[in-house]
Amino acid sequence: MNEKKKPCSCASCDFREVVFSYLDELSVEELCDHKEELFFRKGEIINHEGEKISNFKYLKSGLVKLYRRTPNGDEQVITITRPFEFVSNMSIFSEERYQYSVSALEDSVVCMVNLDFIKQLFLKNGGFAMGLLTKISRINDKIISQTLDIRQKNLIGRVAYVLLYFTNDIYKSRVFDLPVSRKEIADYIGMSTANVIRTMSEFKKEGIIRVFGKTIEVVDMAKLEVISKHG
Amino acid sequence: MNEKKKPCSCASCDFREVVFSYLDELSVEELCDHKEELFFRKGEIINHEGEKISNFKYLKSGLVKLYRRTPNGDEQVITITRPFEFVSNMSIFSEERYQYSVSALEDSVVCMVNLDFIKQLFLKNGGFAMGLLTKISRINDKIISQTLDIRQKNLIGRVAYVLLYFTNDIYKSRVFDLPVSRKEIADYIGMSTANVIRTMSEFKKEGIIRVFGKTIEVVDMAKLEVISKHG
DNA sequence: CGCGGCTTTGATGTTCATCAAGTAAAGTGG
DNA sequence: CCACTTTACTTGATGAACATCAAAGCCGCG
Repeated sequence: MNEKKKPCSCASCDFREVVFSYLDELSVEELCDHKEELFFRKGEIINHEGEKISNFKYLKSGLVKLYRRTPNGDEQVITITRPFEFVSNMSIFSEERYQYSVSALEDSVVCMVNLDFIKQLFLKNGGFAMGLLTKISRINDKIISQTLDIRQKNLIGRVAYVLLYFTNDIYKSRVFDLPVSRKEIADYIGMSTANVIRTMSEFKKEGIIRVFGKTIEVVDMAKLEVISKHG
Repeated sequence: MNEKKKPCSCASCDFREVVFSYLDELSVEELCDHKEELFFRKGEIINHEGEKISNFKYLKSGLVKLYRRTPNGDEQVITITRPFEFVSNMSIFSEERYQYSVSALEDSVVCMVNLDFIKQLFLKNGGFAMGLLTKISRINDKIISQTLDIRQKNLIGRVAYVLLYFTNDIYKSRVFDLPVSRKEIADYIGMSTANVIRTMSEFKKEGIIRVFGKTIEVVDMAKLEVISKHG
């Protein structure tokens, strides 16, 4: 399962820049005592819908998906995201329990800080509070606008959008290993698995992408962008 | 256009309970000096996509819709909401400009407080900051989960959902005047106008609702709930 | 009282989901 | 390490759900 790591070096953590920049050395020391770093293997669940929220969690390395399950049992993928976007972002301040599940799409390291401690900090340190609010707002904005973007597209536009998302935002490379199954893409863009596969096959036939197992190469970026925009 | 009101009685404003409960009398006095109360007639735009954000706005009375325009020019309605949910909520802390437009669906009163003043308060007063963050998180959560709920339904399920939303959340009454056009409902649930109308006609024929012009009466609540859940 | 926008309904066509059947790939246990 | 099982992927055929188009009625407003 999950292994606990020992050394405590929050002072030099990359994440400090992101939301903890307002903390002085003392607070950072304290932070160290309240944090725990966990490793999650690809596929493992980081937190589960309905579970009680007791930690402020953020992704240090890896890749995760945020999702929920509908009453009928199928999955809705809300977003797929890289480090320094929070993991337990959505509801930590507004809800007692997680509204959504988070699982690791790649091996991931998650840092967890006791939520009460974060709340204390928040109350004491206005700069920290402002930084955190800004970050949370930005993440929420991104999720909402992404959802709206997807909604306005048709099948092939959505598939193109996802491929571009991986290329530009997640991997910053035209060649990458797909971290998700075709079904997960389908659950992300709200289309059927069969049609996602069909569309990708089309793209392959037309020479827009190349596929070697899990590895994808985007050949014709421009065309993919046109399809994403205009279907 | 908009008329400015004079008296300054933030101390007794309903909204004080919602996010300003942590403020002492002095801060509330100060708040008064930085606020402005504006009246918007049904149909008027409260803020526009792309406009610079300089105020923290919240709805005191009325009803508004949050929406954006796609590159092709059609509208996407993000949510329809009642007082005490912020108006300019989404991006005030994360963006310089509005990502979305807000317009009045009914005559509305909006209170506007200089954003810099709010930010000062936020930095100084931890309790206020926490309250605000909690509120913003909750609003964002609601938008996201609402969007996911809608996405998993089919045409008739979505229409049923909207009718129930007006009945239970907006008007708390089985009889109400529809504040939106059929087209706006369509833009809200992501279906075509013609099919929204067709579906409502079906509901009428089946005796689930009654329609007198803009006035809607939900007759068979139970059936509407079943349709909303199972299509 | 006539014009333009919203609504309504039917007819038609497109898009997409579903079903089915087969293949490849990836675990799993002996 | 191989046989076995399961899960993911693939493709075609079919039908359902939904968009679009068009024509007509209604309503509010100048």
